Amino acid sequence: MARTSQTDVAVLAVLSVRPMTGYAVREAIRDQLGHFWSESFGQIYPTLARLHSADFISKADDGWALTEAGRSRLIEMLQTDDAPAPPRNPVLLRLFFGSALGTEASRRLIEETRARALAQLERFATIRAELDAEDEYAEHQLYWSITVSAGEHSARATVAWADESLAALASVPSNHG
Amino acid sequence: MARTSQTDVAVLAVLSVRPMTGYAVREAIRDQLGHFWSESFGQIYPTLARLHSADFISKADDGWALTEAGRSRLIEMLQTDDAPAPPRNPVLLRLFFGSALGTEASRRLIEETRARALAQLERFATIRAELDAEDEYAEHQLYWSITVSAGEHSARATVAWADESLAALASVPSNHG
DNA sequence: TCATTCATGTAAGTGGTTACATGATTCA
DNA sequence: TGAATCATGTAACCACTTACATGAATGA
Repeated sequence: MARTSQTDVAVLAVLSVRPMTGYAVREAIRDQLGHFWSESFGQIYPTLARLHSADFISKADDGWALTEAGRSRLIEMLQTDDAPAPPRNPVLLRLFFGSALGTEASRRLIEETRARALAQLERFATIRAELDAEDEYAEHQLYWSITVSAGEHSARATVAWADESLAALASVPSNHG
Repeated sequence: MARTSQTDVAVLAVLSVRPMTGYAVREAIRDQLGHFWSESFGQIYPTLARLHSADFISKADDGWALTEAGRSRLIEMLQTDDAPAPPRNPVLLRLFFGSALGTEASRRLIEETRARALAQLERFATIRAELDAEDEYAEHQLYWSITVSAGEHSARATVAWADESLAALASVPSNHG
């Protein structure tokens, strides 16, 4: 019931794969969850301390390990889908006011967005290659692949949108340019 | 240079279309920018007060109006694209740990996401219809259409991803179900 | 006259970021 | 021996949300 911090979910979840230090938790979040999640540095240690005092994790030789209570708690939190975050897309905010921003700047903004999406697609290709080579975490592979696929679909949609929008913008006279 | 609050951008931007009260600013953000932006209620009035004391807006008969300084400030802020927000997608966070969450719950999560995307597509169809009927804000129409298009591409990508992922999930045995 | 909408605000709290600070270990 | 990486933490701050509070105007 209680609105739980998403940080708790992320930290418990990475510890559910294997025990590790706070430093390694940070790296796992950045390297494995990086394309759909982030935690700021200064948040991980306080969270670990809190989870420890609540007996959801305990100290082991190789860092922090989930306790039984921690595993139950994690599953409970995974099943609780909190309300979707209110949208905040600064690129669209700017484009909505494109007539104030100017044609040229708008066009540039779309092209930057397109370039970012293409860069993401390259990253996803790398991740996919690593994923296919992996076999230590077989039970996870399908789900990991599903999250990568979400990123790919999203990035491809962004590229298609950008191309369409640039074509539409090309047909109007430039201002503020 | 100074990292400017995105709330300032949003508020100044809606006031750039026409002067209005704080209450109307709130409604404009909810109704016109709602599919890519949100501001919480308790933030609009303090922001207006601050913008006023900085002489970016002034009181007019019909509410708050941009000053000349305010219009310059807006354009300056529109041109400053701040770093993209770190991603935080709670659905993907949960799916990444799908083997802990369970097959059935994962499937449900994807179906809910798919349903939300379909609902969004319907909303976009309505918005498009209104947009085509509109002719008071001709200069804005192209840009408004571009933001709706972004939403449409994104929602369609979500549906396609969901269908693919549900098909992939259908072929694995159920657990925790 | 009573409910609803319009309108403006405040206070407390949360979640999160950034910057700072410290020290051990590894390895070139 | 000196740089980079591993490792753990704190303090100050910021943006934003939620809940609360008030009152005027509108319209059934």
